[in-house]
Parts: sequence; C-alpha cells; structure tokens
Amino acid sequence: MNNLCAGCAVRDQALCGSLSDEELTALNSVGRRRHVSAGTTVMWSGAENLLCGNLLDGILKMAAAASDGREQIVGLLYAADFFGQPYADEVDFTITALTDAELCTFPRGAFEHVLEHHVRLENLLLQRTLKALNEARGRMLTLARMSATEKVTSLLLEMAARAGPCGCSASHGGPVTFDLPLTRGQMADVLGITIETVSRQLTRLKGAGLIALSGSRTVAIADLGALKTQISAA
Amino acid sequence: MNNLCAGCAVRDQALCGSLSDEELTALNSVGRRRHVSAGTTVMWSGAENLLCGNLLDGILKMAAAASDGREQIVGLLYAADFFGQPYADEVDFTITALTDAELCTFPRGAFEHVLEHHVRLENLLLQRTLKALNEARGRMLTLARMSATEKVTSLLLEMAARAGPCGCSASHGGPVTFDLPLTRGQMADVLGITIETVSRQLTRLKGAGLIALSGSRTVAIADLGALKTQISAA
DNA sequence: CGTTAAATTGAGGCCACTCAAGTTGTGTGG
DNA sequence: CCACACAACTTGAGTGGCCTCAATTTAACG
Repeated sequence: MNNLCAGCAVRDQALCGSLSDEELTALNSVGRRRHVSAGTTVMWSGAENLLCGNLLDGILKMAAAASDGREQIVGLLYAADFFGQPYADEVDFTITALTDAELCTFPRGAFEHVLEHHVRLENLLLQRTLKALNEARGRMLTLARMSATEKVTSLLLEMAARAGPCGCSASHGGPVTFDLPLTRGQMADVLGITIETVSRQLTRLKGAGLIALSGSRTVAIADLGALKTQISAA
Repeated sequence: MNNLCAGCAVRDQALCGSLSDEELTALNSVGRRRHVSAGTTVMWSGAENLLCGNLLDGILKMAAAASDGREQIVGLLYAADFFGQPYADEVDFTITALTDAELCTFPRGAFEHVLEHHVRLENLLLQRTLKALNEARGRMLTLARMSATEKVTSLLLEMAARAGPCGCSASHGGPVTFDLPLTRGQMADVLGITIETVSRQLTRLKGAGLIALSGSRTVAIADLGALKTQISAA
C-alpha cells in the first residue's frame, strides 16, 4: 500500500481498485492528485493528448463542439470513472468540470506503459471501455429518435437511478426525491435540445402530476412506473 | 500457420492479423467460418450473448430499436471489423447483414479466454474499442445538432473516403465517383432522419451542382472542398 | 437587499415529419 | 424481349414539434 492510494475515496470502485499492491505501486509512481474548480477545462479538444486518469470526486462533462459553437455533451463522468483516451495522439473531446472536482492523473505515455505490463489493469479498462461504448450507442437512439418528452423523462430516470444508489425505493417503483446534478442548460446539452424545451417538458411533467419541483433543482418522482410510461408509449 | 487463416482475405487488417503463429492457433481452434445472406440477422438484441467474431466480407449494421419499432443504426461494420461484445451476458444491439457477408465467429466465452491469455490480442482489441467509442461519440454531435443537409453531406463524405481507399483524388479535393453501399432507408436510419428527407437533401445537393446522381446508387462528387462547406457553414 | 445567473413563459416561424401519389429501377417469368 | 410485380426512390402538400427571439420571474449568493 502507499500514501496516495491509501486514502483514496474511490479505492474500491475505480479501475485501480482491483489491482495488486505491486500493480498499484507501478501506477502510483506516475500518478498525481489534482483539484479543479467548477468550470475549469481539464483537456481541450484538438490539443496534444498528454493526460488520462481517474475522477475521484465531482462531475465532469465530455463535449464535442462544431466549428460554429454548437455543442453536444457526449458523456458525463462521475466519481471513480476513468477519463482520457489512451493510444490517441490528439484529444477528441473537451473535458470540463461541472462541479469542483478531484482528479488522479497519469501522463498518457506512462499509463500506457503500465497498461501493457499489467494484464489485469488492461482487462479491466477493456471491460469499462466496452461498457462505455454500449452506453454511447444506446444514447444514439435517444438523441436521434426520441421526442423531447421522452428525452427529458429518460434523463430524469437515469439521474434518479444514480442519485439513489441504495436501491431502496427505486426497485419497487415508489417515490424518489433527489437533486438534479445538472442545470437546465447542461441537461439540454446532454439531450440535444434547447434550454427552453427542457424547461417546458419539466413543466409539462409537473402539470401531469408525474413529478414535483421544489426550487429548481429538487425533483420528486411520485411513481417511477408512471413516469416510465412516458417513454415510447406507442 | 493454419488452414482457416491462411486463406483469410482480411488477414493483415483484422484483429488477428498482428498475432503470432502460436496466438493464431489458439484463436483458430475455436473459430468457425459462416456465410450469411443479405437481410439475415446475426445477433438479436436481448438474446443470450453467445458469439463474437470478425467480419471477413460484406457490410453489417448494428441497430438499437425502441419498443414501438423506431430504429437507429448505431454502427456499420466493414470487412476486417470486429463485432460482438465480450464480457456482456446479453446482446444489446441487433446485428444484421446489409449485403451477403462472410463471418469468422468465436464462442464468446472461448474468445474471452483467449483474450485473457494473449496480451497482444487484448491490447489490440482495447485500441479498437477506444477508437470505436470515439467514433460513436463523434456521431452524437451529428445526430443531435446537425441539420439534415449537414447529416447527408457528412455521410456522403465519409462514404467517399471509404469507397476510394486509394486516396488518389480524395487528397487534392478532385472529383470522386462511387456507389452508395446503402439504400436511402439505411442512410436515413444511420442519420436519424426519414427516407424522404434523405432523398430531398440529395436532390438539393444535386440541384446546387455539388453532386451528380446517375441511377440511384452512383454518386459523383465534383468538388470535395465545396461539399465540405455545406457542413456548419455558420 | 441588491445583483446576477438561471429558469420560466409566451409568440411566432421554420425545418423535418407525415401522409399520399407517382416515378424509376430491378428482377422474374412468360 | 416484353410484361409484370415489387421494391426503391422521388416529389408534393400540409402539419406539428422544436427552435428562435424576447420578456419576466425566480433562485442563488455576497
């Protein structure tokens, strides 16, 4: 065990969590802690690809941008998620902190070197990458084919599932209350619609009695099952 | 060397191309050739995840489907591409042959076993998966934020690049002629728009003198550079 | 309490969808 | 070789959902 990893908050969930002490030492020797405040961009699309790492705390967004300023969030990163792209010379997506965040970064080249000498680490990253690929593809259906109502509903359900990790009420469809980790604008960027449309859909769901809003961030879902019927109710 | 791989058409480009003879033998012992005709579905979304493999010839589509029938193509597979999802119990996307196709399949479990004992194979798959993830994310921007004109234009450019692997005229923006590998309906499914819209956009580009259509499948791009200006001409 | 960002609400317009008809292309059998 | 059938494609008219622009209202924070 070593100093850096011993006190790591996501030790058991992160990529490195399943490593042996020897492997951990190898990784640790090239790792560095870093705090970034909300709004800070960690990697710029188009820049030289120097870093990757684990997110210890906070939320990051990965975004693709068109030359005229249009933006699409292609992924959100939560605590224990791995970020960056090994084996690429150039950064493809801008990564920005949505909240204050804590990172554990590695120089890309050094990380690749460790990867290639520690089979288990490589296998775990492969599994995570395959999972991320599946999620990205699943989101394509939402982005391209779902209505605004369905998009907002599915994001609410996804956030509810992530916010209530206890699984207490989520399982039996009971009431769930949680705070949205994203602003309306960020939700719009994730869903590929505008701020106004997000707002209108939330108002609509509220009017239909499917959700309750107190403040602009706190959401209460009365009946998960009823909310789910909003999605592809053919 | 062995019989199955010796005559493989994509020997040098596929995942297995960079393997040693010993590794190749390991893979080959669990592999099987399989021919599928156009329209055949290779894997059904929701089914037990039994297979993965390499595409030797033809084109496959991976599609996500909503319960009401809406479909989104989340990826196209060409010769030498790997397909399937190791480490998942269930198939997430339906894979269907768009043309007659030739496959080299492995039982998923056996493939995973080979993966874990052959570091180089695992590393190559990781690199491919990371690349596929990037492509999927890049497509999100197109699906969510681009206009119909931009979507059709970008698909044409992508196909032109793939159709003319010689790079002869592609590099200096000169004229390129090729056959569309997809029907209008398939293009619509890839782009998240309707058949009619695809057709109208092609007609529009033709009217603008940017492309020429002879038959419904053959496309000629007079000036690649001019076509590119159709994308995000702010 | 004042300032500023975030969110809501409204009015109007446009792009892409829907529905529908007609045309072209392709392959098959007479 | 032509006639037919069927699928793919094109074109048109009309509609609706989401965007744009704009004005408030509400929330967040010093």
